Amino acid sequence: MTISKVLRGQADISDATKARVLKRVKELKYIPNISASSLRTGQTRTMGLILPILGEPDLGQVAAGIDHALNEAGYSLVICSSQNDAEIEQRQIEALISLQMDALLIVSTQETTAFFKQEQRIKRSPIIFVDNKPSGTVKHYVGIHEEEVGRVACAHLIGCGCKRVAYLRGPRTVVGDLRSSGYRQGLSDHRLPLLPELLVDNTGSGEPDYTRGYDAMQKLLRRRVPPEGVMAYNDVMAVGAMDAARLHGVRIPEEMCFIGCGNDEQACQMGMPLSSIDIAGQEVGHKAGRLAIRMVASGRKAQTHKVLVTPKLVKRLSSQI
Amino acid sequence: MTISKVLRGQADISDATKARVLKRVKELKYIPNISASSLRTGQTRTMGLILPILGEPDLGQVAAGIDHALNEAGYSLVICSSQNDAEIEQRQIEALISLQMDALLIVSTQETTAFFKQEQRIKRSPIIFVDNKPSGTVKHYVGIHEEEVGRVACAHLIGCGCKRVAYLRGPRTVVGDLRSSGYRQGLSDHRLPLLPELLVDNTGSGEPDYTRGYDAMQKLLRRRVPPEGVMAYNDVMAVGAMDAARLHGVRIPEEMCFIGCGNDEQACQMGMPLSSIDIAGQEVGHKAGRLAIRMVASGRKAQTHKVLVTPKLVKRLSSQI
DNA sequence: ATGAAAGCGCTAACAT
DNA sequence: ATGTTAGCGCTTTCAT
Repeated sequence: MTISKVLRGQADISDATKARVLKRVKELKYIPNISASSLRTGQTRTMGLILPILGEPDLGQVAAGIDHALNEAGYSLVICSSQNDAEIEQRQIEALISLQMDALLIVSTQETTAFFKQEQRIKRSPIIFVDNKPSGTVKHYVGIHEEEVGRVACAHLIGCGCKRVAYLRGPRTVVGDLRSSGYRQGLSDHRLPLLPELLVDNTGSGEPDYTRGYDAMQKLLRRRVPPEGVMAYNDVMAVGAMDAARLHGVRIPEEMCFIGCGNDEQACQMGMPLSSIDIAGQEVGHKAGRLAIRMVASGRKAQTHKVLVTPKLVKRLSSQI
Repeated sequence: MTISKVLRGQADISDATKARVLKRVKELKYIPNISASSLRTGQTRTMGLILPILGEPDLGQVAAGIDHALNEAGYSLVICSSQNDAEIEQRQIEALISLQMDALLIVSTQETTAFFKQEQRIKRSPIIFVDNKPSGTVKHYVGIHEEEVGRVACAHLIGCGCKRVAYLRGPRTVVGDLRSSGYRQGLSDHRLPLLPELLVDNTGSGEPDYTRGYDAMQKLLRRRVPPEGVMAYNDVMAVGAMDAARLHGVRIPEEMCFIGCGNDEQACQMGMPLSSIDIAGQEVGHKAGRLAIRMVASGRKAQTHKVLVTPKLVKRLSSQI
């Protein structure tokens, strides 16, 4: 059909017919059938993203970043959820391949990559891991520099004059370990000793939430010499810690500085404005999207790509010097 | 092909060949091409959901509910975002139709339905509005009974013995107005007068956040007779209000009861466990998903469907009698 | 500048 | 119980 050519903007059509076609297309509210098109071209100009959970603000940022990057290049994004379940993740991968997505982006819930080794070959669709790298070798990965997260937070508190910096650790995951190791680096960068009593590990307590931060802080306050700076795995824990400190009569930030992580809009504005490390979800997503596009454009000839985004310090009242 | 029949579970295949085919399918990691299939059958067994924003916990619940309902019936769900923009919403609708989704579910950002009037006819794909009904006539809608939200919260506080119940109003949207009107109903149900001074309207202040709740509460505390119960548009506002009250020396719940709305896990566990109205996002989503399935199964012969889900009261310490 | 023919992967209907 | 034929809506190639 001539119509197909017009719609794809081929040159060899007279302006007259072009206008005539477009007019009729509008009238009929014609919407092309991508399925049919993909059957011929092998392209849908749509990519799929799998998230471990929906409604998580951080992941929402990542998704938004990917979306922007794709839209800029004329691609669309569709999202689905693995519900934090490896088996469902697997099913979703197949569903998206089945829908002929040009590329897959995954915030994986898997711990190892064994599973994917075989998967990658399934189709020429590139798979890009985002935000959460399963331990093991992975072809394409874009995420945050998690160690840097801990290092920057620690350096900031030290810069605020804190000699004794405490860390309220998060869960025993890859991310948790990296941030914790960044904390240690931050200390040694400034030739400060790592005091075991200041590294509060709340294992077993489950989620890194308000209560966990609160309890951890109480533990710290019982020491003979309290810390001068406190950093937490995430913002909610930091808020819990601040509340515990304030109830204990500690003045913030004069006597004690705090910094969280995640730059959660809500948590950072609860009474005491909380300094935080911005995880730059948007940027991670955008870079991942760009990579995916390059991948399909180059016919996958690119080898291996790893991108680490640098986190950003956001200063607020809780650590004002 | 015989293979096609095996994969679709047709009966007229011997167990021997069936097994042989399935084995080879596994080996080759064959994944069927839904695009091609849909071209023939007109079905993808996939539905599309458009959300105004990604990473919003409430909407995540709704999406999860839809997902469950669809999976139960062997359908898949893909999600995309309208970024709260009517034009993008329009583009996403077309993108999803283009992908041959069997039905569309939309948490719309539109205020009126004029826009959709034409749209509905575009294809036989049913469109179901979820959670947020644009004012005007809409064919299929599933959402929460927003007036009931306000009524139940109000009734609960009155049940706690509060004679003077204050309401910290939300934004001037359809939802905000309905909840507020529910508050009024709750009062009149119990033959209590509506005291204008207890209905705190914080127009202009922007988002219904912590600060807004805090400020609104301070306003209330300056009155000669303070309220005995306080309900807020959402949980964060309630938390802000509780903090303001506590800083003012008010004991919760002995002297003043509080209830929020949304049953936000995080906000409800910040120090003082906050009673809340659960918006039942999961259930709304599930019902919407069920409706969508019925829609496509019945070949759209169903006329008009409106479902209102009843919100649920969650009692916590902030309103313990 | 326009259109006719063929085929992408699949399945409904019909042989065998 | 298995295989054959035709066609879904589109695009690529090749006439005209």
